[in-house]
Formats: sequence, structure tokens, C-alpha cells
Amino acid sequence: MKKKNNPIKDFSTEEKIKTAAREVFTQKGYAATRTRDIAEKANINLALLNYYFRSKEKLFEMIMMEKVQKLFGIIAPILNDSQTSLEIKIQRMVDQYLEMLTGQPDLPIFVLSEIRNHPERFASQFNIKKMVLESHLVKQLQEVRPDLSPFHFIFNLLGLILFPFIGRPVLETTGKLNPRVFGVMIEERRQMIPLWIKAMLEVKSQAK
Amino acid sequence: MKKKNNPIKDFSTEEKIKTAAREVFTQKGYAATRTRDIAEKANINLALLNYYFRSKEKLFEMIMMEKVQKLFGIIAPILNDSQTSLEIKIQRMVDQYLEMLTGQPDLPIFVLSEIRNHPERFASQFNIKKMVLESHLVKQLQEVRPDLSPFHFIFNLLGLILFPFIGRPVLETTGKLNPRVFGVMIEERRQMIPLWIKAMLEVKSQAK
DNA sequence: GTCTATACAAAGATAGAC
DNA sequence: GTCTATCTTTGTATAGAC
Repeated sequence: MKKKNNPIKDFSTEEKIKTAAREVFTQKGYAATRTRDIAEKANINLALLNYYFRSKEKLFEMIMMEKVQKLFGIIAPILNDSQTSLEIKIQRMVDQYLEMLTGQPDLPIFVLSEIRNHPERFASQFNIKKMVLESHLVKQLQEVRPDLSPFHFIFNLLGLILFPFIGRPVLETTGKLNPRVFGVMIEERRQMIPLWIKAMLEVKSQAK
Repeated sequence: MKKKNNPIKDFSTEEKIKTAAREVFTQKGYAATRTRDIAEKANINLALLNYYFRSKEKLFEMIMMEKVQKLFGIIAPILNDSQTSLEIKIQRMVDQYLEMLTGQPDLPIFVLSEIRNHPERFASQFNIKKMVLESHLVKQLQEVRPDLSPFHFIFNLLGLILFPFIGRPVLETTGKLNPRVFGVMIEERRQMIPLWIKAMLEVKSQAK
């Protein structure tokens, strides 16, 4: 019996593979990832990857599930808290997202592009309708602005929060905008986005 | 001499390959694309792909250049038109982007994720500083709001315009939001985004 | 210029010894 | 559980006939 449960120094093989897979998949995407890279990074033999997880695809689905959960699961409890005002909900979403994304800025572009490349893998992992469209937040929103589609609100809020992280590689590559400046800007946005959203909510359509 | 310049019925082999490559690359991304797919879709022999373009990578770079130009080149003339007001510039950017994206909704996520995966390929294809940060628009912006970083403005505007296209696959996959509803929404946004941006510009930071 | 055939390399997966 | 060796498939690129 060689198995040792030493949680300090080294982790189980399975966990090592998952950790490495998380890194490589997130960095290069599914298609560009080679299982050999994962094995190497995890310091395990390639064959073990197929022993623990049946295939590259199965392993990926496991990681992807986590990531999707991380990116979208975060908002469910906030959206459906019937005790908080609309303002508070907005502030919480902004705060929680920006804090989480600081630690993993590439999460949005990774998840969104993988979903686009393989919608079938994603399928109905989450019930958007139940989670978002029938949420407490949407109810509150419709009291304030019954004429405004909730989709607009969601796109606006998530766009303001997530887009800088999605566009960042462009600005970083082309020179301007280093990580420090970016960090400062995100800190400013934490304060500004709720104010901006509030201002937008007061704008009425001309046509209507 | 077998070569026929019949521009109506069939196109040159080179053009057929490029057309097919555009489709496949855009749909699946660089890594997941197989040259065999391109050859098949173009109805040409696989060997011809390497005859005309030296490699998969060269072919991709050609396509990518077009796409980047399409996504970012569109804004340069608007940004630097010294004859138009800030309001007009904003409206034009919104109009032109939304019209173009209706025809190719997956362009933003494609370009942004490929840039992220291979920043080196992109390198200094465009001079963001010259094109954006020193643009006429930024000068106008700083007259109105000298305290607001141009980055915020750019992120906000592009986020409101592009994010719905980036997030669309999620909503479409999980059921809600069909293409028709999406189209109607985009039409609404064409009108609303300039108003929203205007409202945001009037919001002052509390701290400052 | 275009095709067939094939070389060559890379990557995913498995068999079987330990 | 882990390793070595190897199979199979796939994907890029080239050689050479027409």
C-alpha cells in the first residue's frame, strides 16, 4: 500500500491532474490543449490521465462545469435575495464579480468562447429563465421600468462589468495599458458602475 | 491553357480557399480548424491549400488580418473626424457597429479570443495609442470630462455595443432568446445606447 | 495549375508489465 | 496505481505525375 494521504506536501494524483488541466485548458482553450501538456504540468504519466478520466473530453467537461459555475453561479443568490433593494443587488454583483475576476481575469473570455464553440457541451447546464428572468431582481426592475426589457439591463450590467476583461488582451498587446493601470481602473469602476447603471435606468426611450 | 476567368459561375481557386477558410476559421477557431475541412468546403484538393498559402498558419494570418481590420478599422475614421460633435461620433459608432455585426455576429468573440490565445500574432497590427488615445474624440471627451479616463469611456461604449453579441450564445443555448427577439433588441439598442452613454457622462464620481 | 499518393509528426488512447 | 511501449487517428506538408 503506497497510497499516502498527505494533504500538505502532495495531493492525490487525481487532484494534481485536475489542477493542471484547469490551468492549461483555461490558458489555451480546449482545442489547442494537448493532454501531454497537462500530464507534464501535473508531473504524472500520460496514461494516468486516461486512467482517471476516460478522455480529454470528459476531463474538459468537468473543468468547464466548474468554470461556468464560477462565472454564472455567483450571481444567482444575489439576484434572488428577496430582502435586498435593487441598488444593493447591483452593488453586490459589481463587487463580487470584480473581486473574483481580479484573481482570474481570463475567465469570461474562456467560458464565453468555449460555449460558443461547443454549445452542445453546455446545453442546459443552467436554467437562465429560472435563474435570471424570473428572479427577484427582474421583478424589482419591472416595477421601476416596466417598459424596459430585462435583457437590456442584464446585457448592460454584465457588459460594463465583464467587457474590460474581455477587451484587455487587445490593449495590453498593442502597448498601452499595463496591469497596474488596469487594476486602478477596475477599482474606479467598482464605484462607478452602480452610478452609471442608475443613470441609465432613468433614461426613457424617445419612441415609447 | 485551362485557366478561365469566369467571374460569374466559379471563382479562382485561391479565392475559393480563402472563402472557405474564412468560414471554418471563424466558426471553429484556429486550433480546432483542420485544413482538410477547409479543402473540403472549398471543393479543392488539400494539396492546393499548401500550394497557394504556405501553411495553415499563413492562411490564418491572412484571414485574421481581415477580421481585425473589420472589427477595429471601422472606428478609426469616425474617431478622427474633426468635423463632427461627440454626439454624432457616438451615434455613428453605434450605427455602423450594429449594422456590421448583424451580418457577422460572431466576429467579436472570434477576434477577441484569438487575440488572447495568440497575442504575438496580433502584435502591433494597430496602433491603439495613435488611433484611439490621441484621437479627436478623446480630445472632445477631455473637454467635457477631464477627470474621466478615456479607457472608461471606450470600455463602456464598446461594452454596450459588443457585449450582447459576445453573450448571445449563452442565452441562445440555454433556451430563451431566439434570433428574432435578439434582432429586435439590437434595434432598440441602436437608439438607446447613445442616450445611455450621454447619461453616464453626466455622472460624477463621488470621491473626486 | 491541379491531382494522387504518401511522408511525417503530433496527439489521443490502450495493453500489459510491474 | 503507475509506468513503458505502442497502436490508431488525425492533421500538416510535400513529391511527383498529369
